[in-house]
Amino acid sequence: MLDIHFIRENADIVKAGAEKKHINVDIDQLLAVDDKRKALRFELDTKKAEQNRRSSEMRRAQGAEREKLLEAMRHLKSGMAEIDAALKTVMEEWQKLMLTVPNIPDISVPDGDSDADNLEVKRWGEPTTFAFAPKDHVEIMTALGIADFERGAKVAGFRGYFLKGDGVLLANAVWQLALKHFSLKGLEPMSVPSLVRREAFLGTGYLPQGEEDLYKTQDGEYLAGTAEVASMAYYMNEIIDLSADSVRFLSFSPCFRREAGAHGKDVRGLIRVHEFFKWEQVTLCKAEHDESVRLHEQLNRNTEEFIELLEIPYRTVVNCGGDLGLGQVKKYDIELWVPGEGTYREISSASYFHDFQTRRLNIRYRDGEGNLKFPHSLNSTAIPTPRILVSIIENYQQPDGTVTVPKALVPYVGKDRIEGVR
RNA sequence: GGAUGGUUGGCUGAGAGGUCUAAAGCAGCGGACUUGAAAUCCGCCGUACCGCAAGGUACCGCAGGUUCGAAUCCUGCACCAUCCGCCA
Repeated sequence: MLDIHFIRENADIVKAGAEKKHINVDIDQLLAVDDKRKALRFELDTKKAEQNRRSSEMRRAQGAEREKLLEAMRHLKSGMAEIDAALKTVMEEWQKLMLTVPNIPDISVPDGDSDADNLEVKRWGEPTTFAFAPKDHVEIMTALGIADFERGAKVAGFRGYFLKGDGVLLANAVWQLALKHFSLKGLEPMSVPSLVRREAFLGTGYLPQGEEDLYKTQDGEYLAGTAEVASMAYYMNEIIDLSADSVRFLSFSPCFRREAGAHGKDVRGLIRVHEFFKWEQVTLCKAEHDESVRLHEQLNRNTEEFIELLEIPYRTVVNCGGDLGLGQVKKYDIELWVPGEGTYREISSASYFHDFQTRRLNIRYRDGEGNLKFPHSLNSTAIPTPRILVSIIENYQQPDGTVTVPKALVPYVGKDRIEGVR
């Protein structure tokens, strides 16, 4: 959510930002509604002031004087009820509109419609070459008996999967290496709920838009698609202390995604599944743009370093305007080389939001002068499983169908080669 | 699923229809005293909105209601705590 004062004073910037994100929003209508809100508010405040004044006179009034005052108060009250009702209607519309106003993308964000227009800013390593025809991860893992997609579909439905044997070892090894790597970067590990109340989704900007992407329970909670939701809501409605340092969480949770509208996409394998696990970096810092930018680079770099530990070729892109969410100011995606498809596939997203989320969540801190402010928030994928297995398996496959374990994972897997149960 | 109690400012906590402009304490800020600190004493100290200002309005979990007037009474809901039942 943006500050209404900011929107009023910078309507052109807000409009241009929405346009860059290809998001439809009627700022002029919002401003018209806000004018009405202010007028009604003032009218009501004036009447209430009168009511308060007369009410205190009432205490001392006696007899006929009292009757006269009572009569006047009744008149006043009937007028107030109408204004009150009008204000309520206007406020509902106002709130609805305010929730749809997107945050303004940074000037360094390129123009574009979709992920096809994202701009490559870095490339690490060369696409893996093979002296044989490489297979995709579905084929390799199935042959090795470390994943079962057929029974996954039988039991869990479309996009269901089982990991087995060394597939589980590998996933577990990634978690452990991630815990170590990101903890050393100064993040505090946290295990967070996935079953989360609606407020937290509104606060992080996943609702009210995006309802169809979420699973919902019969009790009204939603299943979170990322640990960001619970981690950000951790300090909801609180005043936090940022005087010494920023808040940095390394959050682990199961993640659930309906993938509504993605039915034709990535129908095979572990790229796009309904449930998976993820380590996520979540940060709250002082409301300073430079600090947001510095931490954004840092969070993204943490993940790049992790991928470098696994020695998998990757590239980093800066997302174009059309590929940014409602609250994001700027976003980097890290994409890993996937030999089976001969392309780079997204593994990570690092975004910053300024105070867009903390306003919605009502998280504040006191600055050096003791004033309350909304902090800035950022988040970035640390590493998701099992999607990371796709790139490990395909890049490390051997001609005989086995898979070499990346050096950094060997201590956690307990062996340097996965031979399966053939 | 059932029962009871609770939700007040950064924290603890009073408050039972008009003086609540929310007591008091703690924490915080400023000052006095002190070589400095501690202790002590004095003063200040919630948030948001409207307004150039003076000032005004709202907020005591949330939403309604009663009343001329609600932190206070009534209704519904949410959340927290404890107990019972059920399950693990």
